[in-house]
Formats: sequence, structure tokens, C-alpha cells
Amino acid sequence: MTNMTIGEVARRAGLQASAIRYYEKIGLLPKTQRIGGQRRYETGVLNYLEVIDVAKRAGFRMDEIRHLFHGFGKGTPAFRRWQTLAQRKITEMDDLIARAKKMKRLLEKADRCRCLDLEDCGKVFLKKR
Amino acid sequence: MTNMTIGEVARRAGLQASAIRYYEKIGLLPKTQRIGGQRRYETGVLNYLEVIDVAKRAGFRMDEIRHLFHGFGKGTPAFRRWQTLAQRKITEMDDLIARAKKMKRLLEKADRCRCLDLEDCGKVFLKKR
DNA sequence: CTCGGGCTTGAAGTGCGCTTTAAGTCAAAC
DNA sequence: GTTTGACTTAAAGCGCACTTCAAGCCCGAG
Repeated sequence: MTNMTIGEVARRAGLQASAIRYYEKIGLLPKTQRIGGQRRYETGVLNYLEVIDVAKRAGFRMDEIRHLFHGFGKGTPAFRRWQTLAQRKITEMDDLIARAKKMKRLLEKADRCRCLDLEDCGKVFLKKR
Repeated sequence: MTNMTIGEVARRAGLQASAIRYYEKIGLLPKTQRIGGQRRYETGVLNYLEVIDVAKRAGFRMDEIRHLFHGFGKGTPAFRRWQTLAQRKITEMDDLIARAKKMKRLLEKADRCRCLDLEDCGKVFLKKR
């Protein structure tokens, strides 16, 4: 379906129309054509919104996502910019995994301590390590 | 070093004292002993703060982290609660990975299109898919 | 004994990512 | 022609996770 209204796009993308207007406002979506003052979209915008959604879920902030599409370094193709950001996220993920393992060990220890609420957990964790 | 002041804990944990007070306020950290009205901490609090940090970085919200330590289901050991939350996060991650792959494909397509800024990206994505 | 630095509190402020509100436009249905 | 309902805008509001502020306390150095 082409020439969708904002409401239809919102319904299809599973988000609120206000979010789409917000994305346009902050420059994350290009200004689309208007018919009688109303926004009209082609189906491709759904791909675009999905990319935004995935990037968000991957932990990118809005300004990072904007950078992904039209950041500094105009000569750099979109894919290279994506690689740069993705690489940084991968590093963060590796770090997270290492720390998560430590977290798991600590929680297992807490479990062995039969630590059932924060007061008890506090006693365990607040003692010397 | 035992009986650390809040400033020392903050410095060691790499966060601000105000954050530690905030965590205590929302029940994420147990109320610790006071000397002359001032908070004093044992080194174990650093482990505790690291667990909180990792959980945050894994995408848990504060109320989820609180639940992790002293949530409903008092009889459930900490480790079981952790497993429940972790399992949910893993599901989210799997979903994210699938969507991220799709994102990558779309961005590769955009790259092949020599799409250099948002206006161009918009044209690519806004056309029929 | 006074000064300085780090601590205390509650309350207000901040930035992000939207959502809600208020007032109005537009086009199709009746 | 009026009503209906989805749309428009700018501006204000919201929830989260803190940070900053204002006013004051405590304690060791000089």
C-alpha cells in the first residue's frame, strides 16, 4: 500500500503516530510529502522505521542513529558508518559479557548464602570480600 | 579498606556520591551504618555496586534490579530470580540478533546505493520495498 | 576557636524519548 | 451544510535515573 497516512504507518510499524512526528522533528526521518497538509508515506518507510527500532534495541541513542544515516564524514558510505558504530557496540558487549559472568558468580554466591532479601544480600555483600 | 566514606566508595566504584545516595533512597542499597551522621561502607559494597552496574548495562531497569535482590516471591532464592530475569533478557537478545541481521542487510543495500546522507537514504527506504 | 572540606538532607533541575494537550484544518459521509 | 474522525502544529508534561542546589552539620588542622 503506497501513500499511507501517518496513522496507517503507525499501526503497521507498531508505534504511535506521535513518535513518527517526533522522529521527523529531530531529523531521524526525512520530511515526507504532504497532501492537504497531511503526511503521506510509501511502504519503504517501514523498513526505515525497523532499522531505527533495531538500532534503538541495540542500545544506540537517537543522535547515534542519526549519525548512522547522515553523520559527519559525508563522504563515508552508510555501511562504513554502521561498521564503526557496530564495532563500538561489539566492544561494549564483550565487556558486558565479561562483567555479566562476574555478576553471575556473585549471585551464585549470594544464592549459596541463602540470601533471600536485600537486608540479607546487603549483609553478604557489605562484608569484606 | 573498611569503613569507607561515600566519597571514597564513589571514587573506587567510578560513580558519583549522589548516585549512591540515590540507590539507597530507592531501596537498591541497604541503609548502611552512620558515624556522626555520615555513611560508612565496607569493601563488599563495591561488589554490590558492580552487580548493579552490570545489570544496568544488560538493560535492566532499576525496579528490575531491585526485584533481583528482594523481589516478590520471598521464598525464591536470589539465583532463581536472577535466572528468571536473565532468561527474559536472553529471549530479548535472540530477537534483537535476528532483527539486527535484517538491519545489516538493509544497510548493506543502502551502501550499495551509494546513499550518503539522510535525504538519499530516505529516497531509498521510502520507495516501495 | 575558627576555618575548610566533605558530609548530611529534601527539593528542584536535567536530558532523553517520547506522549499529551489545545486549538485548529481537511475531506469524506450523511 | 454539518458532523465525524483523522490529521496538523507548538508547547507542555511525563517517567526514568540521576545531578545540582541550598542550607546546614561534623571534625581535624592550624
